[in-house]
Amino acid sequence: MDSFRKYIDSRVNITDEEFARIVAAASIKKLRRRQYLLQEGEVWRYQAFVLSGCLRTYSIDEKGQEHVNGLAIENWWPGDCESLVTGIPSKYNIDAIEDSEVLLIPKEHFDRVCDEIPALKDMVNQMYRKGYIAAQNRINAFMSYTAEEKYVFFIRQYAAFANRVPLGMIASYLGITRETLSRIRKGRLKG
Amino acid sequence: MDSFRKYIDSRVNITDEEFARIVAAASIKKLRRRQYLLQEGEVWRYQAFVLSGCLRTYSIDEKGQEHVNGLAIENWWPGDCESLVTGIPSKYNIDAIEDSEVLLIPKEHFDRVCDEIPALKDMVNQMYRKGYIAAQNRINAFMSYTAEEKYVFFIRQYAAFANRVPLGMIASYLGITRETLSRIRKGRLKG
DNA sequence: CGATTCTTTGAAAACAGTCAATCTGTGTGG
DNA sequence: CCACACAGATTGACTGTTTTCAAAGAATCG
Repeated sequence: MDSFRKYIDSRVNITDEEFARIVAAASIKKLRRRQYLLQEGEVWRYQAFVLSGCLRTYSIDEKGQEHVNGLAIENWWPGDCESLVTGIPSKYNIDAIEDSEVLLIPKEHFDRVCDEIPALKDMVNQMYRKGYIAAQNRINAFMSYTAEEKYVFFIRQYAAFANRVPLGMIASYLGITRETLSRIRKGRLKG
Repeated sequence: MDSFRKYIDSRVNITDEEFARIVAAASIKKLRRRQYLLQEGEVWRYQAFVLSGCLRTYSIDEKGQEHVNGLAIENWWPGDCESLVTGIPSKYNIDAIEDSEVLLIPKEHFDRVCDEIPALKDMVNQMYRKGYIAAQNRINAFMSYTAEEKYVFFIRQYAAFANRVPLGMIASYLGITRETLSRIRKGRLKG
């Protein structure tokens, strides 16, 4: 919970009273490794904040293949924005890569306090804007980079993930196979 | 200008007075085909709305290759969110595919009226959220789909662009070469 | 028209994927 | 404490989709 307060304080100014109101309806969910936070077909109804641990968001395509859409460690907000906003069932799964603790704030409550605390709303909107920009940059990577360049780019940007997330999941996140990433790491891709 | 009013009205309720305030500092920029709205290295300082025409956002990578990052027709908001928010020089170029008319509202003015008119702010934030979701879906397409599937997906979602945007630019938007897209259209990719 | 822009076609090459087998490390239960 | 099971990583050989290169063919604009 402390880390959540710190996270907010580093972005906007709120009072103790306001913080109490924000987390009034929150719960802390402890997840074992491999345990689901969200499964495909469910509607996602929370604002979620990672207190500790590491999670992954993935989807399964028509060919049965898994694709890692996102990764989240401490101070990240996992979830399915599309399902949250529109109320449609999620096409994603979220599960824990490590034992994790996630703060869950129900959507209705969160929306209410956002209306009451403008600073919080601003923070959230800033968050989405950043997410949008990050997504654009990821699209750029898909368009411009070779497998190796994508990996280098990833390591530079998300060094914190490199040692916590299995190679296969990083590969999937980058849109390449684990074999290819393994070869990249060993420098045996060309020649 | 009418289409801008209609666009807003279809999303939120504002008064005539408020609308007047929103567009008080706005200007209409007419662009000839191939003319730039933004060039790499410039800082993007507007909220822009397409009144008529068709624009494309593209970037040039280290290898000198062009990549179409976005397309915009009537009722779309072209621009570089990252440059707008952070103030860093843009890595994108935006130019007109057809003669176009774009409504330009300077950032400072727009931010001010957003603070004055909560409904407008909500609309903008909703916009970014949708952009974020769309970006995620585009990433999914890059991860899961073959060249042909990406094209089918594009046509289904953005039929309005298909006849206005040259094949080469659609191909680039999809992350494939124009030759490949040409072959897909002719059904000569496999066999 | 003539020129530029855009699209199509063919052949060869390459990057990355697939398949299949092996290897490594770690945690669990007997 | 060992052995087995399981998740994850590596390796090699082969395949295939897509790219690249090069050239020619439509189409559009002034």
